[in-house]
Amino acid sequence: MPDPESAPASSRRRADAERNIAALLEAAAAEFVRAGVDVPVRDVATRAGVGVGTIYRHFPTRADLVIAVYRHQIDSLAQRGPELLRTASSPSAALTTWVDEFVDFLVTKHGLAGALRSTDPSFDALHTSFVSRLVPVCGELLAAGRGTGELTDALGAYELMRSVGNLCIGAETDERYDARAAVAVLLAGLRSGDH
Amino acid sequence: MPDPESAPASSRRRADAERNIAALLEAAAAEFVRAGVDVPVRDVATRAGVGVGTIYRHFPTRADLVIAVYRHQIDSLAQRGPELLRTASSPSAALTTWVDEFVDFLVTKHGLAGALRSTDPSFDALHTSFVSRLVPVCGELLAAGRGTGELTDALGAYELMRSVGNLCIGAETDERYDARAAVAVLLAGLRSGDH
DNA sequence: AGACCATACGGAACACGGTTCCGGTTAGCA
DNA sequence: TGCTAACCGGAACCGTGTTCCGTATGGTCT
Repeated sequence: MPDPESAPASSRRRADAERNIAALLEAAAAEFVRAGVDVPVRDVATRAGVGVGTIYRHFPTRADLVIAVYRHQIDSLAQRGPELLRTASSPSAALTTWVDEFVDFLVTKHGLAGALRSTDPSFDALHTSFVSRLVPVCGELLAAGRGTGELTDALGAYELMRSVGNLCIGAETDERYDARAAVAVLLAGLRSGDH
Repeated sequence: MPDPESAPASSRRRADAERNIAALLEAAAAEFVRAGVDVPVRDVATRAGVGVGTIYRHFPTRADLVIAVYRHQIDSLAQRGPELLRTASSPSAALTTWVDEFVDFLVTKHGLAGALRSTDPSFDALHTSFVSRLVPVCGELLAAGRGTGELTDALGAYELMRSVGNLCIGAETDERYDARAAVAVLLAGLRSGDH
């Protein structure tokens, strides 16, 4: 994996490659909004004004492209965790706010939640990227909540993240379904000692 | 839609068509467990010993085939609802048992839950079929539970079914994730007045 | 400046699965 | 037995992911 977005490594990369990577990230972001993360590779290539081969060189799998496009948002979400733990009125409130922000992120990206759950092996990278970045943060919030007795240990951090991600699938295309409400109930279940 | 499974209409159908439909249902059921509901159409046709054209004539969309294969199980699940309401110790207990049985059904069918959430328009039929059959039953259980004050109205019947279905996506391929546990927490959230 | 080459580019070509279409076949009936 | 509507099979077509390779070029060294 070429890790095409980190600037430091750019010293070893040709200027035209640098330009193309930037153009691809911009084009991909736009196409993701327009047609979802499942948009045909050719469409992204066309918008960026490059050939399909160029995409595959820099982003061997579609997941690499998705990760690169959203890495900044994932990073800032990861940073929000500890921050909320300090500022919120309780660990449980911090978790609620943090999860809400994650839900907002997912439901505004067409098909992102679904892609996270794709059985297509090429999406494993996407999955593990999100997981490795966010699960530890979620774990801290959960642990804090358990420490104060607010939260049960019915779900681990990984399971909670997966549950929330799953609940967001298809939320943007079904007006009868409110992912936020479902997630709220899930968190209520985590708060009640009842099982 | 030809409704190819109901015996009554068979009087208007040729015997060879009847045989092929039976062979297709059997082949599809076998292929679904072998390779999931996303198995290539050609594979089902090959196992049934028919051409692909024959599949498309009787089952215009993949969803029609999936519905036909699982209709019996959906029907018996729908019947279980009122039954449980009579025999269980409380409406809330009835809902829990019923939902658990639904979860069992979904997680043992490779990819079925995912197919239910596919954005592919050809799966709309699958979705509406499940919904029209099971949502009313779920609604009865929910209403009964609200009547006794056990359950909140944070989620409607449709939303609950969707949430449960979503939580089951990918459960069979990820040993770190327990869909049953997640669903249990969701139901706990429905029981607690807390939101 | 000129030349060299590793790097990068573009898009044709291939793979694969869904879907359509139509010439041939056959069940059911008179 | 012969007729016809219903049905069959699979070739062909299309869209999309993925690979491959001949060509172009940025960077560097002389």
